[in-house]
Amino acid sequence: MNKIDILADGHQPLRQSLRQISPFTNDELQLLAEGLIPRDLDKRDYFVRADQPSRSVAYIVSGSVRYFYLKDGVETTSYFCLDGDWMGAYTSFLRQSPSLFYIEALEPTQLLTFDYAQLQQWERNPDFAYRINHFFRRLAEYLIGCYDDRVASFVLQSPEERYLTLFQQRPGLFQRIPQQYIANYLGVTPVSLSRIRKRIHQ
Amino acid sequence: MNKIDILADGHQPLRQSLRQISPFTNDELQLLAEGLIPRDLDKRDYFVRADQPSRSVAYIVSGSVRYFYLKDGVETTSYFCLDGDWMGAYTSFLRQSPSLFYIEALEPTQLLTFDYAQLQQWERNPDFAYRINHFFRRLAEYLIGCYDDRVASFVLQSPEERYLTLFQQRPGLFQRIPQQYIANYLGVTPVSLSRIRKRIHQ
DNA sequence: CCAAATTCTTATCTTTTGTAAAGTGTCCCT
DNA sequence: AGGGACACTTTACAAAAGATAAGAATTTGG
Repeated sequence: MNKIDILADGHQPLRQSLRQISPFTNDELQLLAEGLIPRDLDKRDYFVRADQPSRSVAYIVSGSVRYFYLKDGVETTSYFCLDGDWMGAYTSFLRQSPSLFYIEALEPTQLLTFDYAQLQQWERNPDFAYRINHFFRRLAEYLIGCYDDRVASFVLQSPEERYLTLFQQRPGLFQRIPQQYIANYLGVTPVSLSRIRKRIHQ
Repeated sequence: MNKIDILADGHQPLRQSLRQISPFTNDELQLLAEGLIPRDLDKRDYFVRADQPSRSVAYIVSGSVRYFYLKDGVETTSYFCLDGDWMGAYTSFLRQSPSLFYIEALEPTQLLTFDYAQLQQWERNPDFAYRINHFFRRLAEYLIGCYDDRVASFVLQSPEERYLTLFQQRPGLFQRIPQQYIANYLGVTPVSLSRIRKRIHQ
């Protein structure tokens, strides 16, 4: 297993991401890095499978993934993560309970991961437990802000408004992610999204 | 200001709620209780106002509230909390940033509240900081599970399916909360919810 | 107990969405 | 160059939902 030198230049975005969430010291970052395992996914590889507990959480160094549910033989995409994001089936991971969805690589993807046993080990380290608690508290609180926006968009906006908002906030998505998946994400069918786009970009 | 004896019988549901989230000792519970302030809301009183930072978080001893957005002069309800729930404009409270929505009592409501200064005081207490961090971590993680379900219902289900799910999981809501608010919560108009109900309960 | 206010239902009309199927375009591979 | 997989668009039709308004039903407050 390769050791990660998290303080090296190549990991500046990761360091920044971590410190944006909680004020890690250099020593703490190094401790964290010793538990990170690099992992590569080919396009279409699964990172998490439905009905199985999620074993690890990952930072996306490069690439992208989609979250999707499988119901009555139909895949329905609910979320995306891109490089620089932390991804995981959070609830499944924390409870070590079966995941309700899959996470699949949309392209070749490089990850830095840590698993549940590693998390427990960090939590048992008295010099590190406080920081880890704080980190996961902040991470969860950040995610709540994201979910707040997402739920509000469903309650408050029409599909057309949701599309416009997404298009303004993350125009790059449309160059990178198949439109059928974006349609699912917005809560409409691909056909409907195509009509919305025609209506707007006329 | 009345002191709360959190270990008294009347607060058993609160104790249970707290301990379900994090393993508080009796001493920790007492410390927490000393920061709790009782507050009563009349029907239609606001607990949080949009555009203002949320000053406190509350445990609902009795009563109920709705969360709603005000957009173009129209109120749109996005959530409810009932007795036994913890309520608050979480993101606004934690960042002390303007809330995006209102929280309004649907009936006369009794609360136990604590404010942001109190939270900071708890965090500065070295004997209590760890527990508080853990409590808020678990609370945030619990909320993420709730949001997960809610987002999945929008992406995965039709309005009719959302109604059926809610009706099965919380049939009591319909005896307690105006139907127009439930319609907003489900992401449809009140008229549409009325039609869905007619279609189903024929 | 009645009048006012609120809430729910119903009806009509318009717009949007879902479904299914066919058509277009692109990219990749041998 | 040609086949095949995939993604996106288009079309046509049926079902559902939104807007609006008007009328029951219920609650609320004096």
